[in-house]
Amino acid sequence: MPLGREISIGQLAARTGLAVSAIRYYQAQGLISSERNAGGHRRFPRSVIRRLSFIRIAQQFGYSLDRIRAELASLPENRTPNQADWSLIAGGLRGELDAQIAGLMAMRDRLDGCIGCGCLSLEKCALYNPEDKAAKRGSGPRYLMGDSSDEI
Amino acid sequence: MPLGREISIGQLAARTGLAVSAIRYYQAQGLISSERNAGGHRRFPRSVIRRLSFIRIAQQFGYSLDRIRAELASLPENRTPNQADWSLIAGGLRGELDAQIAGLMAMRDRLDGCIGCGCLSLEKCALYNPEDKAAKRGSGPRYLMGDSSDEI
DNA sequence: ATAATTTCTAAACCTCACTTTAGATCAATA
DNA sequence: TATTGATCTAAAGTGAGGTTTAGAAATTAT
Repeated sequence: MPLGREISIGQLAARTGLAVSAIRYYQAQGLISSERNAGGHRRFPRSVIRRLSFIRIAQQFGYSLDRIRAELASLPENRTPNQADWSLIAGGLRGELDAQIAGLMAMRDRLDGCIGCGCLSLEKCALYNPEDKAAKRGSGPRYLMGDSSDEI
Repeated sequence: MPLGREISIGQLAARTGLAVSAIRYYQAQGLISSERNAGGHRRFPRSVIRRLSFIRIAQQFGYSLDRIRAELASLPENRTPNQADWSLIAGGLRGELDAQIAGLMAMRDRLDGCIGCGCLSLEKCALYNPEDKAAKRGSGPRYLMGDSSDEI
């Protein structure tokens, strides 16, 4: 009985909706692995479909590939996440999602407080100093200095 | 009475907490403008402080610079946003913030529904087909194909 | 057997929002 | 005046998450 139910990268792409280049990229990043056939072409076990599915879902929750790799690495090597694994990981997702929602709602409260104000003052406006960085993206420091001597 | 209350880029940086390089970048992107003195150095009117403040707040709400430029362009040329402007724009922000929150809450509902399931099936899992793309970032197509003939 | 398709690698390119670098010029201070 | 400090420009670099390109080799279809 041949174990040869492995699939090519093109088939994997068709099954997951990912681009072939993305799958190669994930492998280069260590998120998935594969065997090679005699000609050097990748042969993926079917379990990789589920791993890729997990990657896509985690990305929808805003996880970086680094973070996803870490989550996957917490599973026994080369195993696809089963239901127990998933429940555990999803519990963590759920907590972070709650935090994200809470952050956005706090931002909304601040915005409501400022909507009739319009001061946009560096010193007084509550919008400048949110503890939670809800929309943080991109690189580079975004610090805030408290230094000014006359009004705008 | 000299109009010479204009400030240098370094002073502007100190007043807003932005890096000098960021301010130059914003100008290159057409978000702000300036005069030049005899030696070719930038001289900013004070109103630019408020424009930059607006930029920082809008960024916290996840707006791209393109989008922010468009909002600022909707104001009379070279005018700094006043309170009426701000209320109008902030109303729009508020709507989008509501939508973001609603999206994340829907995601949480789906996650709750799936937390004990763990199927991660491309065909059946509700997590795969959210109408709202809450955590959409990065480039490239992420489409989903409905094509599979045997189970994972 | 031949043609068409897929896959391979490595490296370059892409967007976004900047920062860093290099070398030159301008302005403020001792 | 001499020197330090701020500013100038253009171009290249950063990081995330990939895509595109180019040329070669393998596989599949006719």
